[in-house]
Amino acid sequence: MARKTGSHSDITRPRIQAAALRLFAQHGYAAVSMRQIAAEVGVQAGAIYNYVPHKQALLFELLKTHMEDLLVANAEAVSGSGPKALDDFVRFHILYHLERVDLVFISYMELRALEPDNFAEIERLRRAYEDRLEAILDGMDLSDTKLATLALIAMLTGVTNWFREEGRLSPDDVAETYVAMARRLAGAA
Amino acid sequence: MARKTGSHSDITRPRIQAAALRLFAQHGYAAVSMRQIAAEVGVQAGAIYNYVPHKQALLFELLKTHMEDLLVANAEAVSGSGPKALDDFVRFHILYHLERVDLVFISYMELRALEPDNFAEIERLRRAYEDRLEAILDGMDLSDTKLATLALIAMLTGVTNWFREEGRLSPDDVAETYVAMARRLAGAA
DNA sequence: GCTTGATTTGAACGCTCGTTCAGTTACCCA
DNA sequence: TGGGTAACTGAACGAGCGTTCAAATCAAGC
Repeated sequence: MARKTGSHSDITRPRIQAAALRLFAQHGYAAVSMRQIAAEVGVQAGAIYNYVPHKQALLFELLKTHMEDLLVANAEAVSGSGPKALDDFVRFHILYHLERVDLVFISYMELRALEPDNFAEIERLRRAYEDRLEAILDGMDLSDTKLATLALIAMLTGVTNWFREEGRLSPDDVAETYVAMARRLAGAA
Repeated sequence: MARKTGSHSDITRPRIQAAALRLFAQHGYAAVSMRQIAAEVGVQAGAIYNYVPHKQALLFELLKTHMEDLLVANAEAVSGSGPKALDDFVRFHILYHLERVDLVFISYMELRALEPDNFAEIERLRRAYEDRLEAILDGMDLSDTKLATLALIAMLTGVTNWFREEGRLSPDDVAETYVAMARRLAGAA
């Protein structure tokens, strides 16, 4: 019988993931050692291998879960098409990403650290997300929907690079300013 | 007397920089070894230390030179303010960056691999570049010039992430589409 | 052709890496 | 209370890391 209550695995596993996420975001996948992650959890390096087959899986699991969660949350928050849907998408993207800056960071930074199969899987999910925005823009007056999609995604995601909690603007302030800019960019002002 | 013509240093130094640039962009600074760089140049690892004091300097020199060149080129290509200057800035940024995708990539990716002093220096240069765009936008009708600056820079730089030489659009095509989007975003359509 | 000094080699330094595994510990269940 | 097993330790593996340096090599100037 597996131990239930009090089992350390219920505690250690998420702590390993959290430590890996934090350290990967701060130093980069290649620059972080299994021993560093273990030290942050308060455990020896070998213990990590009770939960993850290898370092690469640690990164892949973080990215895969993130992209899947992102797609689900987006589907809940944004529906339909037209200007209203665009507003919703912009707000959703900025607020969701600002709550997960570390995940966003490694999702864009560490793709090259993924082995080909893992990379392809994450790319597939990223494309699916982009397609959701493209579908919204499709109904609007744009000369090149695909380019507008890519331009908007880059512009929105860029927020996570400079936003500071202590800054002059709240996440909601930023979101509303970006909603206005996105509308104009999409010719829906 | 130092050897002049035929001196290997004239050849080896730029080759080391080129190899470092390519490999850093492809695998990331931390994931690339001095031996890999040396192998690409066709030399032993020790030889690199005739030209660079340590690995960190290799990265820093690439980034510093890139940012300085960028500022000089931008000053030549873009002047004045108002909508015309914005058009010029957008065209310049996209076309200049598309010719240097590897440099752009590591300039945004490997900042965290820099030691604090080096990081501060690169940040200073990056700010100076942003300030040039902000000055242009300042004269225009925008509710938040700073945010528009950051949004535009992210949107423009994002092009280097998806642009493919074999794609349906030429760099000029992309630049013109982005000029139109930037105008609308800035309320200058 | 010899000398000189720039350039490169190749081996070595101490260290850290990802991963494995026999052995120990700690807790649940009967 | 004792047996069983999940969880973890701690040491070890071979490999590769950044960097150093004496020795070898090479080309230019006399």
